[in-house]
Amino acid sequence: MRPSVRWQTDSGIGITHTFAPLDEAFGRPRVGRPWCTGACIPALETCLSENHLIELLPRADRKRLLALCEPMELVLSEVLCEPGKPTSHVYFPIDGFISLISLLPGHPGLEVGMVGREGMVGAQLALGVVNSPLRALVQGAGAALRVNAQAFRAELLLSAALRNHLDRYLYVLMAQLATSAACLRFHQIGPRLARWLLMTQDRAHANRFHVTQEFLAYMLGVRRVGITAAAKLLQGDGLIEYSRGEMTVHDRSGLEHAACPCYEIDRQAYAEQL
Amino acid sequence: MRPSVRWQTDSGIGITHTFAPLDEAFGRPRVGRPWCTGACIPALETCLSENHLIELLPRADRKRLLALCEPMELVLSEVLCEPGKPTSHVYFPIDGFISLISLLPGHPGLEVGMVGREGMVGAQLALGVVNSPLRALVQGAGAALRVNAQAFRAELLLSAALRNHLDRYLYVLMAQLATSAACLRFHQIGPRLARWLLMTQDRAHANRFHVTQEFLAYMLGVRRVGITAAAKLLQGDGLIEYSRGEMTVHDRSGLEHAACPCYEIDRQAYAEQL
DNA sequence: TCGCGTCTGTGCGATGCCGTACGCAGCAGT
DNA sequence: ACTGCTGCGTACGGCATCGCACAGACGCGA
Repeated sequence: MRPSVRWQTDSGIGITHTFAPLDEAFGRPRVGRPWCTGACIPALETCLSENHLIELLPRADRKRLLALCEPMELVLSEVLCEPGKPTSHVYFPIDGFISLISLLPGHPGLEVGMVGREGMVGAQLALGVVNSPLRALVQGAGAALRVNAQAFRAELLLSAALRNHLDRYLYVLMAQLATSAACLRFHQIGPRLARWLLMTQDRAHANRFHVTQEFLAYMLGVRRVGITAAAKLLQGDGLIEYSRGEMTVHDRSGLEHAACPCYEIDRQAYAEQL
Repeated sequence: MRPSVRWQTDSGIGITHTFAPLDEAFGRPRVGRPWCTGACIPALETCLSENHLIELLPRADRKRLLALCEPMELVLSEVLCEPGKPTSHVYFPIDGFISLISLLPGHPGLEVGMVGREGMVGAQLALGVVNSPLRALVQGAGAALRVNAQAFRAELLLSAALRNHLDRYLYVLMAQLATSAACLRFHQIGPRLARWLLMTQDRAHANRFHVTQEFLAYMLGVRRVGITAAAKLLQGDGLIEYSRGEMTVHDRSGLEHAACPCYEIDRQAYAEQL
């Protein structure tokens, strides 16, 4: 039985300075954002593997798509696309990963989805829409493949398998968005933080990554001090350890108990479709 | 300049009995839900018109699709599909309209989207997915067309235009989900209520419809008393009037000022794509 | 006409989070 | 060593909402 972190109130705990500096032009963070560190050495092995969506393609289609692909490095905190603006490229992460952020005028951003090796950025091209619905922010540096949007659209016409998988992936994304909405409404900071850490660990392929409390607050749409309080509980239970932006996951299954069910819901939706 | 309803705190205002009766099996409401009333007499005229997605189709495709369509009445509070369960039919509302509800175990539902004459229920079939991601709950009784899911999939193969429009509609839905998530996080009850009323009025084609505070609370994921407080402010400013479930919108542009920007954002996303 | 169910309004204490302000510790550059 | 920046912890008052309990008002059927 897990120690079961209890997310009691933090009334009167109070915390430190505002996270206002984050939202220059509504919340593009300038400071510490997560990236894959030392423990990421499995990168050697993972670099050989590919993006899952690509791996699913039949040999011929895959070859054709790979021919269009341009290997690249996702740079930490790079913005791959902005809502409302046309996408010039689509991205298939391999090591890196990306946050999908919903923006409302007058508010900092809010993460509503995450894309790692299991998915891609720019899938809306399969719907015939060039504009991105969300901001895509690189959250974990690492390798990726990118394809020119035009070329990708052409390839979509050729490959039924590609269309098929992208469609299913889009469905998973939609489910993720719907879940996120309810999660935001009903779940508290602690479980949401645990969920976020799990999702990140999955996509970073490492149990150690770089992320500051400030950035976490931005992603979850809460104050930094809220993160401080929640993270301390997790650390107190030995589930994680962190210091100056270095986050280590010690007890994954413990985290899974502390996380809200949305983590499992997302995983299952993905497993069912892809 | 609008009177600009101010959404001040309701601390200490307090309100009535819990909305617990709602969530038998996680919140399927048993009581008063909106429906189109007297003022809905334009129904005569609107019944002749069709669902927008169907209207957009070229003549031949439209004819073929209409041949598959079965006219029906959406019955108030009927559940058209449940998350995770395969859809037997897709629905094109004409007069009626439908709420899309995200469900999490242990919580009442939460509305994340609305479907009226401008859209359809079951669009995920265009993604090759039979399971519904969300609960679809009839919120406004009225005419609709429905198509057997199998037949609809077959038709999808025949009609590129249908696929095209459905794809774009799916994109709009995704954008709506993303917006809803951030809206839930950042906006308060009052503006969200105003937004909801506008969205409902749009889809009911009447400025008078039936909706209880209890149901509103369920949709917005808040307490009934929160609705009471917010609605009183709107009524105090003469924007709406209500009594025992009869809601009348008096000042639409006033409501638009009181609503959060998400209403406009949704409209624009739709206008851009369809 | 009476009763009962539904819908709306009010009171009150609790709580989870917000906004702000401050202190301190590690680390880097000069 | 001094300075400055970043990351983290703490404190305090405020506020939007929660959960529960209760009361009045309307309407419908017996």
